[in-house]
Amino acid sequence: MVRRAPSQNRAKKTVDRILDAARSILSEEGAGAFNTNRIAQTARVSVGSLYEYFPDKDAIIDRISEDMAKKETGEVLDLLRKKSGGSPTEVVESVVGLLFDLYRNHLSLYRGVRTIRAVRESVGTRPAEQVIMEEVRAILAPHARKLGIVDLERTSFTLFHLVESLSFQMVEHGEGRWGKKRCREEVVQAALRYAGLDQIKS
Amino acid sequence: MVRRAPSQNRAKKTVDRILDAARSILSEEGAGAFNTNRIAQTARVSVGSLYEYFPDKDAIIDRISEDMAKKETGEVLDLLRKKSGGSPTEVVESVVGLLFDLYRNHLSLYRGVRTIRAVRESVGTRPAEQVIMEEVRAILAPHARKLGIVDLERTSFTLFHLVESLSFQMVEHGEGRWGKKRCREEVVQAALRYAGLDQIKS
DNA sequence: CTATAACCCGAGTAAATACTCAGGTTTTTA
DNA sequence: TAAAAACCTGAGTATTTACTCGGGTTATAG
Repeated sequence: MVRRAPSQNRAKKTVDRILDAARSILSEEGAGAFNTNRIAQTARVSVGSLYEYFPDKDAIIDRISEDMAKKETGEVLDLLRKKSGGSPTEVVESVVGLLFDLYRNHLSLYRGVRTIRAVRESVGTRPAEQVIMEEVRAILAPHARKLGIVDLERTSFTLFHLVESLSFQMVEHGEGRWGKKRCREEVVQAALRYAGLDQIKS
Repeated sequence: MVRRAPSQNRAKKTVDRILDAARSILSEEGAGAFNTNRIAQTARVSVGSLYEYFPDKDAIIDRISEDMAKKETGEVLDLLRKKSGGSPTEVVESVVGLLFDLYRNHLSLYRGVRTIRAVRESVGTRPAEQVIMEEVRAILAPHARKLGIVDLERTSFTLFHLVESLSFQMVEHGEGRWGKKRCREEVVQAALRYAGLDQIKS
């Protein structure tokens, strides 16, 4: 079977329709309903066309997942760099805010992608987190001594996962009970205190 | 179809063999290989027998998941109650140690169960965490004032998820790089500092 | 001892689903 | 404008898999 890369405009639209349909099914009907026939149907495209541009089902998920990672990484990095002059509180607050919005707006899509990748056990560290962790590390570096950090890499790792996991949990189960603001504050506090940043000016 | 509850000893052994096989497949071959024919084959039991005791595939996962939750909750609660006289550091250290061991010894089983439940989207708060959070709350209650805790429930929620998520992440991706001890310390520090327990004697 | 209940068997069925292929339509190229 | 390339179609195939059923074997009750 020959796979094509879309060259004409019409074909690009077809690919977009397929991706849109895939995302929509994943969010609205869950990982269990994510199958190629259903995707093609929703995209109002034949299965044949789908396989014209994607070698297999996995390629669709990989593409979606990659797009999401690129977006998340990009936004977080931009924010980290833009705010890097501000106080630790400001930095952490803005990143947490960004993650909350991202997770809230695409909660079921994140869940779906995670689930399907889990079934395929394509785990391993996502490239996204690697880059972010390095930026966190760079930000912490100048303050390492006064914060009593002995292993910068380990601290960045922990800080990153603390913020990410907790943000997700909060959006999933916390916001309904305590509201967005309170939940964000909680994550911010956890992060600042963990790193010892709560007792520091800049 | 009539479902039986095993009454004879022979039947109880059959049920055990089925559950063992299911756990083994889930850990060693992943959620993708978890199907009833394969389970029966591994358990050296016919599919018919499997369906004699479990109404459907989901019932098997539910049973396994329930058993795990019961074990985890039981052990954590026992520990919390036993150590509740000790210093905050001791309490947190022992709970984190317990979770690390549990996750490390059954890592792929936890992943598998989580994945299959995710495919079925049978999410919702697990009953296990509810009970633990209440115990955490009871422990924190007497110190709430001096710790500056305004909402006990919210703090317990955050503390619980911080410890659980971070422990899992550490076992999955941290221990290989920094060793068990260092990773445990990191989680303990995060927990103690978040709750303000690090500046308190008892 | 024998009837009944409990247990076990595994070929077979129906449904779901990833992916192909032969052939048609539209766009581009020369 | 005609050939070639790109695009699209959807019925059909092969495979996987949850679950059944008719009929056998072992244990227990009376």
